[in-house]
Amino acid sequence: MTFGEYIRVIREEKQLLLREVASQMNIDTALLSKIERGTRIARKEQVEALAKALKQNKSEMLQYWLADKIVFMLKEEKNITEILKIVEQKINRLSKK
Amino acid sequence: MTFGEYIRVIREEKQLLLREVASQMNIDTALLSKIERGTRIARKEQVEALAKALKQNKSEMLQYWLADKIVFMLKEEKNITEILKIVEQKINRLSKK
DNA sequence: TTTGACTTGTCAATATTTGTCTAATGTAAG
DNA sequence: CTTACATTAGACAAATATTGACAAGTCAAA
Repeated sequence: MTFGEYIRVIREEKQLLLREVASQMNIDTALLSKIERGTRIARKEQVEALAKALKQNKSEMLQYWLADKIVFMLKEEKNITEILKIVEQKINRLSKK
Repeated sequence: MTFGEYIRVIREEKQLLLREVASQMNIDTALLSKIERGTRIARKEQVEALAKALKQNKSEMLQYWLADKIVFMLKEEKNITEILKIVEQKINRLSKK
């Protein structure tokens, strides 16, 4: 499930309209629509506003959002597993020091 | 070791000057200097040209470069491990389907 | 002090991202 | 069918970010 699908599910569960949520976020309805459909990437502040509007845990939502961006970066690559291993090694080294 | 440090080590092992490598890459020496020092991010084509100039395996070098970019995205975050787990789940789901 | 390697700061040109507007499409109710 | 409303698509200017180049700077060895 992509970030967009994820937030759409939540919005629909809460029976809120795009218009309502977008208004709370202070953005155009069309933009939120695009974010949900994955044709636009939300900015960090927008994710935060969205979490507030949907009464969700902000950092959890940010995690999904960031994970999505990383998946997007990797999508086209061949050796994704290898790349993620390198990332983990680097992260581990960062936290050790 | 960051991407910049990594390519600098290779360049120095081969006893090449910034000027020489940059020239082969068709970029300014100053720009290569910045890339090595991490104050500028190389573009994909530049990494490829660099691999050629240093006679390194292109896809391996691109892996280090991409990994570095991801680390950079994550550096400031709290729950990096959690985020990486989500990424892996998403990737696995992608490859299954 | 001169030379050569490298670094730094700045800047215009270029490219990308952003948000909004308008028009289109979809859909349920009357 | 018409109306009313929700959502989506496309196009655009404005805002931001990235890029490469240049000039001036530091530094170390000769």
